[in-house]
Amino acid sequence: MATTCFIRNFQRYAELSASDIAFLARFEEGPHTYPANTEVISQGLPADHLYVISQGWCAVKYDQADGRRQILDLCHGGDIVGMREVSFKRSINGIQTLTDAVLCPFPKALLTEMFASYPRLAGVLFLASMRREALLIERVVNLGRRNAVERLAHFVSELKQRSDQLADTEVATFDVPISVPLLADCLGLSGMHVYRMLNQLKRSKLVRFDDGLFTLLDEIGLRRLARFRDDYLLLDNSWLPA
Amino acid sequence: MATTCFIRNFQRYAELSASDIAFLARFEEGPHTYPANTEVISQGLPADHLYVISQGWCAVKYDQADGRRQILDLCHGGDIVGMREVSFKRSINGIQTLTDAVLCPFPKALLTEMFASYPRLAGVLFLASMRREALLIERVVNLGRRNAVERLAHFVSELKQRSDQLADTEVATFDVPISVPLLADCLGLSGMHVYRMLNQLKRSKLVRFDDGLFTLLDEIGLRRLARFRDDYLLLDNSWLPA
DNA sequence: CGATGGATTGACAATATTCAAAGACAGTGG
DNA sequence: CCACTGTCTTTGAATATTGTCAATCCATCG
Repeated sequence: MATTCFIRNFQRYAELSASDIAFLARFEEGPHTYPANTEVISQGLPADHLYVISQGWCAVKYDQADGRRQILDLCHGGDIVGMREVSFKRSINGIQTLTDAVLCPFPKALLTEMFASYPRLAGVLFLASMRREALLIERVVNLGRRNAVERLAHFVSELKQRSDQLADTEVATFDVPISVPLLADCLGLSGMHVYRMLNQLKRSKLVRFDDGLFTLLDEIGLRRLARFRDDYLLLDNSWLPA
Repeated sequence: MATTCFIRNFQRYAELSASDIAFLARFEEGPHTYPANTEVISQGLPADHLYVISQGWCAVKYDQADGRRQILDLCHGGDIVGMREVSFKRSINGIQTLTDAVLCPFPKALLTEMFASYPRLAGVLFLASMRREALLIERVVNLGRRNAVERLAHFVSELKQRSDQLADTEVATFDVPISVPLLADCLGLSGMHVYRMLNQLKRSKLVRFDDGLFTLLDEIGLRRLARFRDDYLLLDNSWLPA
């Protein structure tokens, strides 16, 4: 049995027993390929499956009736998407692929089994959702209490951090399959204004963004501008059951 | 053993067995009184206790180094606070009382026991955290994609909904122990602008706010302005273990 | 009793959005 | 293969929204 990036993702939270890992493997049976820009879960409709992302990127989004939209999260290899959605009778947000992607659907019943028989895994799932909450909080602060440049700088810093984590190395350049209008929907800004802010960051020699590729010119400066802290995500797993 | 509002809160998510309920009672041993405006958990410091709120109100907040601040949540009787905080080595946000309050501290170890021996309760805790996430998402959309009046109208609608839920009745008037500057920190706006918006809502005969008391003049109109939906919080508990 | 912090309002300044216009580019259907 | 369509990119100018500053009043708290 190969160690997938999904399993490695879980292992980042805590050490797992062989039987825990064997159970996790059941989440990735039945991979399925989706083309880019496919809606996987539709806002407002019931969702009865969750998905492990094996390859590719997805966006979690919230659409308002008047067309305004907010991107809530970008997800990629190893992430579970749909956790929030299946907890409600109707999905409170939609999910779509950003690139061609391989997703592994699995039923809610696996969660039942996990809570009943794998308490340590259930705890890890809980920790993971606390982490997700922490990122959402960062998003709330970003939108509520930072201006446009700071927001953009902070968002790019977050993306950089995730890219490092995924690659296990530090590279000054990284891809995110996103367009400027989409970036604007992440940041709660208009597309036009994001162009201006990108320009400003380029002129101040902090970051460049060209067609899905970010190039960091001055990471320290960027983080200072964004007031970015990377120390805050140290999870405490000491309380997990054995 | 009296049924506290904390236990009733849990029972809203799913039917519980007698032994589940007996276990929950252990969370409320050791009540402790705090005066208004006491910091219960400090941002950046380790927190090793969680708290059940027995009486009073608390605010969950995020302070930036430059003094800007964002209120993330308002909590009251029956809520657990500190769940996110104890999951990290250092608290990612602070918690303070807004009124005189009675809180019951309990150690993380109770969570360990819950996950190990009360899988159904663990599942309910998980559902509760999904609900909290859903509210955070609403907050993100509010900040990212709604203008000042809409934000305020939406926030007031949320508060009204919670007040109804707590009181189990519908009243056009309800208290929230909050000042305008604090309201501003909830909404990501300046205090001055909140005054303007409150005035606007009063002139359009939708809501009034005087010294901690909201009076709804036209709830339908307010919700329409806010694009408020109350149908989205129907949790699905069918997957919980027995 | 003075000091502090909230409430309130207006004028002015900064910030972000909308509108407009034009080129590039990818996908579609003929 | 090509014209057509829509979306993305880019920029400037006009407009709207929101924040800052300043001043006054008021209540509360030592």
